[in-house]
Amino acid sequence: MAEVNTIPLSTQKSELESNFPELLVVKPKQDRTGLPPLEGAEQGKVVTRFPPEPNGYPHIGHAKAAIIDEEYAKMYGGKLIFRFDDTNPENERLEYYAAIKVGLDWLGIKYDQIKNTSDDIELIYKKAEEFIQSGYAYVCTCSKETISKNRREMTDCKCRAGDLSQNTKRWKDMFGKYKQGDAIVRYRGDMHSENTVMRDPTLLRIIDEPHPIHKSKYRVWPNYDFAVAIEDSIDGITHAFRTKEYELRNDLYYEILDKLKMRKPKVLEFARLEFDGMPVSKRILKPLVQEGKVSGYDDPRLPTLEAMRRRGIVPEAIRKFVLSLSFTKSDTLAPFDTLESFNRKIIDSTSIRLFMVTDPVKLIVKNNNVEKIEISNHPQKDMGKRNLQIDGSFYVSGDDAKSLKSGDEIRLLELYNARITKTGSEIEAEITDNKFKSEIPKIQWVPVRNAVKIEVLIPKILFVNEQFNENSLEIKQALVEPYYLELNVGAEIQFVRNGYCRKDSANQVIYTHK
RNA sequence: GCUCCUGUGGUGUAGUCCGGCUAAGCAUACUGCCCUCUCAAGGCAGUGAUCCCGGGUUCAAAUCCCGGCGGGAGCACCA
Repeated sequence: MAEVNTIPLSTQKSELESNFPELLVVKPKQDRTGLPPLEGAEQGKVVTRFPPEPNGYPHIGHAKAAIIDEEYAKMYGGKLIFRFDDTNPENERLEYYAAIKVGLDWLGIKYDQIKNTSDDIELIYKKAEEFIQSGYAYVCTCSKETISKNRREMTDCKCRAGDLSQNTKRWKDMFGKYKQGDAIVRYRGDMHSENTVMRDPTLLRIIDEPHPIHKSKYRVWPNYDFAVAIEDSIDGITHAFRTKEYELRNDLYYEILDKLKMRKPKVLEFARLEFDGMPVSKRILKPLVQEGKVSGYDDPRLPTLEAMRRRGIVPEAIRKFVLSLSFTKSDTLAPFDTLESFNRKIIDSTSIRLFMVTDPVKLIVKNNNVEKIEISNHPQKDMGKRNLQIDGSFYVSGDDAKSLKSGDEIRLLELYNARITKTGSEIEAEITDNKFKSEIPKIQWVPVRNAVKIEVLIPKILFVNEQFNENSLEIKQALVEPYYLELNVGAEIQFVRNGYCRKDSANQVIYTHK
């Protein structure tokens, strides 16, 4: 070997080429774009699913899941099933079904089928009966506390030893005699398993709360593990993606399907997506909404889809962003920066340019000789022009005003150059010429006569070190050109030298990003 | 505590399964220049990683093995 290494590389190569050409074939290791290939995926046969519980408003986490589900289906020419996992009436509401669907449509996710797990309850009952009949499950009437204690201590309870007739009778009683909390169906797993999930987990339980769709038709409801496994299998799912915290439940998932002799999808996990200082959990968000610390679930500081839409984040940016995070299990606290960057590149070409002034200071041009000016709405794209009436009185931003000294020459953007003759609370200036000079400061302005007053909502980070940031929403007063009034709500605007904003209402914009 | 997962520049990732083609690619952030009647977008260049640490295997390790350490998750009649 050492001897081989003394031979020049080129010689080694030619030796190999003549003797063992197959060794030189380079393995396919080229850079990929998008998601990594799926194990065991066949072109045209992949079926994925997006299974949210309708228990809240959709957020960036839903977006990640849905986009991954859709992208993989697309990548393999397969299908995407949009399924509401609505098996806990206590948490679910009709408005959430709608909100999630609206969010998904906004994201541009195309699914081939939409369904509710709750529509398959009868079928799930059949599977449960099959389980009970074959002894893979039993009905347990122990208290919550006892069950929890037994699971921790790995000890069986007396219900576990119950025979078929007892279980059959108890199963019947779950639909009538028993009260909520009295009895549950448990999987006969392994009370000594190292995986706590396998220590006889719950499969079905009684919930009397009426279901948003089925009202009081059912009161025995499958829990997540049982419902998902069965649904995925019968829906023909080939690849089921879920977030990492479900990983321990894989054993259960596969075992349920194994015992039921049902087809097994491949389950894969990905990291949860959350932004730093922008929690998605209902536990944290709900009190904020209730206490009025945020204006609602569409408050622009929130990572909900509705909030991001209002703020001016576009779906394409979210998709690019999610894809840039790839499919990994490593914990990510995502960089909002990157999302903003993707967004900026997309909306730049569709954002109308307007002038906005904050902390206004008057600037009077003594020898104004312009009455009207026409300005392009976009530097490159043809987005029309707007007219501005000029009378020599302008507002400029306080920041700009502060830096001006007598004798300075400035350019009022798109208008003319002027020399400052007086500073202070009201600035005075005189026109010098109208040649474009790259070296003088260029500042934006608004005519005093018909300036429009608006509010700019500037969302900041919601939580700093787990603490609610009381200054997370800055509201700035600003003056803009009258043309603003002609724009539709929802319009993306780039206020020159200020940043991108989305028109939220007649007199309010939300600051999207720089 | 137990079990599982995870660890590549400031940040997010590619490469890790099948060790050499790249002493690490891309994006973002930052800096500078060009372009531009914007501090945007676009173009170019640059800063920045001994691939968590320590051993081992090998001619060769981010990639394989062993041992540490850090981070996260689960341990519900929620999903």
